[in-house]
Amino acid sequence: MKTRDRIIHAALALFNEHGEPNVTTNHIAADLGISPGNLYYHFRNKEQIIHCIFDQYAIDLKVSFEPVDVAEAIEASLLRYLDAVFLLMWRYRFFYANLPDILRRDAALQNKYLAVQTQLQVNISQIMINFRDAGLLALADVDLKVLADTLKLVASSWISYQTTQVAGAKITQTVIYHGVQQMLNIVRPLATELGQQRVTTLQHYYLEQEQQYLEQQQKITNSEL
Amino acid sequence: MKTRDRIIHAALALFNEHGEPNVTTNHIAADLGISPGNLYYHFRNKEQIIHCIFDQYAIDLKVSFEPVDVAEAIEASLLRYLDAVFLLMWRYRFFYANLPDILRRDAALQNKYLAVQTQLQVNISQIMINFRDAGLLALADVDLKVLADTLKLVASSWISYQTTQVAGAKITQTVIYHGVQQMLNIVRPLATELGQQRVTTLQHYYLEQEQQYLEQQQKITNSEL
DNA sequence: GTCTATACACTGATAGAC
DNA sequence: GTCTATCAGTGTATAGAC
Repeated sequence: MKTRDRIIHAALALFNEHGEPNVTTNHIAADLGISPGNLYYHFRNKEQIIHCIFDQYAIDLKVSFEPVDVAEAIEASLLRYLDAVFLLMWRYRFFYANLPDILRRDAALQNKYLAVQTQLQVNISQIMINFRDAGLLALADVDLKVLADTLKLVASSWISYQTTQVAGAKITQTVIYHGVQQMLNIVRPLATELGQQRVTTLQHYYLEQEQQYLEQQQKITNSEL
Repeated sequence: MKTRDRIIHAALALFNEHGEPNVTTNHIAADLGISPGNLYYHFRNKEQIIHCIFDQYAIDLKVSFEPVDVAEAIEASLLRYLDAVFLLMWRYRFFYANLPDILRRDAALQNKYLAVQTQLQVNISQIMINFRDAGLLALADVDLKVLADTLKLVASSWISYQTTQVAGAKITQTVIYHGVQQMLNIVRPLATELGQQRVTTLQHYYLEQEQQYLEQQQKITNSEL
């Protein structure tokens, strides 16, 4: 792998592990066993590294939220949406953990972020509308918008919120699975009877996913003994 | 006012104005026209200042959320709760804007915060239960808990979330009023018909409050011309 | 209580040799 | 492309005079 890519890769891992504000360019260089000078040969500054990571995030997001195929089943689209939310939250968790800070420091990045978010808002609203048209939700337009906004807020804030609510607050996949469950919990009481069934099915699915993840972690722990 | 108190006061104002991470002890001292050394005579470090501000916050919170009088009308308790949420979010907005960061740096503060939050959680759940017992909400226990959690998350994350979603993102009372409206919007579709009426009444009330605030701002702007 | 001066640690960033 | 060396800037915190 090229040094430039290795830097991006290491930076993402370190940011996720220790939090972006705690990771300096010196740390990144040290982690890779290269000199700070070398890092600055490849990047003008730390912000530029974050920009590159964000660009990758934006691409991942775009791919995950490709316009919904009309033929695609409603549940499939919601599943795909939630899977994407989960994956992105996990892969770029440092970002979700420090969003306000990172964006405040960098107006250019904030603009990029807003553009991405606007598109996301459109997509999530469309999913809600499809959901209603399929008779799974029975909500007025206003309430549908409120729901979409709430879900977006929960998705955006979940990791950050969890770090404040739990003491040692290490971000694990379990934390994120609980976020997905919370989102489904919010939708459920607003759904029609049919919709509630579908939501419950999804919740069981994610409960299983979480279970599998935990068992896998257990195996790893055991094999280390 | 004693210098110590003046420091706390100035620090809170500067934190709210510029964001806690952007305000150094030097800034605080300069703002008061005292020397940095003098500031450090009164406080061991910046963290201690934040601790003092937090203690004040905790007291304000405790006062606002005194156990609900059984005789108190349901709407009155909700109104009191929302007014308190609004006032605290406004008075200590720097805290809501940077919670994860501030708590991560200071384990002692996080413990204080968790203790306060636990109590808050109990109170908000009780309000929900009262709300249901009065026939304003028709929700199962599980859904009631989800609702309480969601409202707490929205309240905690609102300011921080708004700073990411809007470009220049200055925190104004309007932003916070919108947060209160969003909370009520979340409750409304879950309420009984009677409950929806009450929620709508509250929403009108806060819309008026916001309007009054805006008119007042307008007056100030005009008088400056 | 308050000031001036300064030490200390650390980050981001650059210059110039190899 | 990569390294060593180093600088300027900044923020926290302390020492000692007044």
